[in-house]
Amino acid sequence: MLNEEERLDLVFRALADRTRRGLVERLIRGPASVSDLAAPLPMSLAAVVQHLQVLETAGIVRSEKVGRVRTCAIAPDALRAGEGWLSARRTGWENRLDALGALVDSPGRRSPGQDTRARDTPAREPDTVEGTPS
Amino acid sequence: MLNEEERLDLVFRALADRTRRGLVERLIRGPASVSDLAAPLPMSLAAVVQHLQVLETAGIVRSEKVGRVRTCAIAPDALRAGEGWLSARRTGWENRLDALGALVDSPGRRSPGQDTRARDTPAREPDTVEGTPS
DNA sequence: GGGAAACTCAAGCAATCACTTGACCATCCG
DNA sequence: CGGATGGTCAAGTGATTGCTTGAGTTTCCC
Repeated sequence: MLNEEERLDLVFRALADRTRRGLVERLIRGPASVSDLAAPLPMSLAAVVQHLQVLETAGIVRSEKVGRVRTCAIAPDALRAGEGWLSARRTGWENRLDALGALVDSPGRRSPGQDTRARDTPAREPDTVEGTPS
Repeated sequence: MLNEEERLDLVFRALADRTRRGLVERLIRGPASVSDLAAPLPMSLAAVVQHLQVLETAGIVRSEKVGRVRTCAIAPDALRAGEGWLSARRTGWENRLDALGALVDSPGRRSPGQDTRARDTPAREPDTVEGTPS
């Protein structure tokens, strides 16, 4: 089986390619055969099949062969996994910034020595790289 | 500069590696020097620097050198870009399914002969592939 | 000044990637 | 049947990745 980290490896790796993102966008609109997916692309059918295998291994696409036609469709759980990872990190970062902002906005009556930060970790923090988001 | 597709290439590729995702998770908790980031990792400092360069090129991390220390921090815009792409595709897929479900739930007076089972059969769906066949 | 800390740079190497081509197999249809 | 359609498989190729080592460079501190 594959644990969560391996799954994220596969999902992000699969999406790190324009052709594969294009296949996903096409499949969002509905299922399609391999040939249909390959038709507008400037590469061989075999190459498209390989891209589809990457997407299928990542769990982003599932496919089923009926007769001689393989029909592919989106399986959105893997996309949700990637989205969830990103969302959690972004909110984690925002929460940390909020906490920092609260410290600055309401200093309360703190000791004038301003040592609200960690005591035994190397105290390098907000002042250096916390500029305006570019 | 870099267009949106190139940016997504870089963001997803940067996140498609466990070590780099680990660096992101560490930096979510606050800025850190290169040496601090490298200390718990089972690889050389130079390797960690290379990972950080990948993250910085993707816009996920920014860094600033002060004295001999380079301090790294999260720059969350790139994470938001990746999250936005995933979110848009997932909702696109869900909307399409909803539309399909509405068709099934309120059949109205469909033309006879074609039943709702058409959704499950490999019969391809509303649109065919667009784009200019070469 | 001198040594250590914290990178920085370049070269090299094995593995993986994104393709290609060519041969092959299965299915449909006239 | 026989040919076209749709796909599969394997091998090969050039580029990129993830890492190493070793040799600098800059800054800090005694």
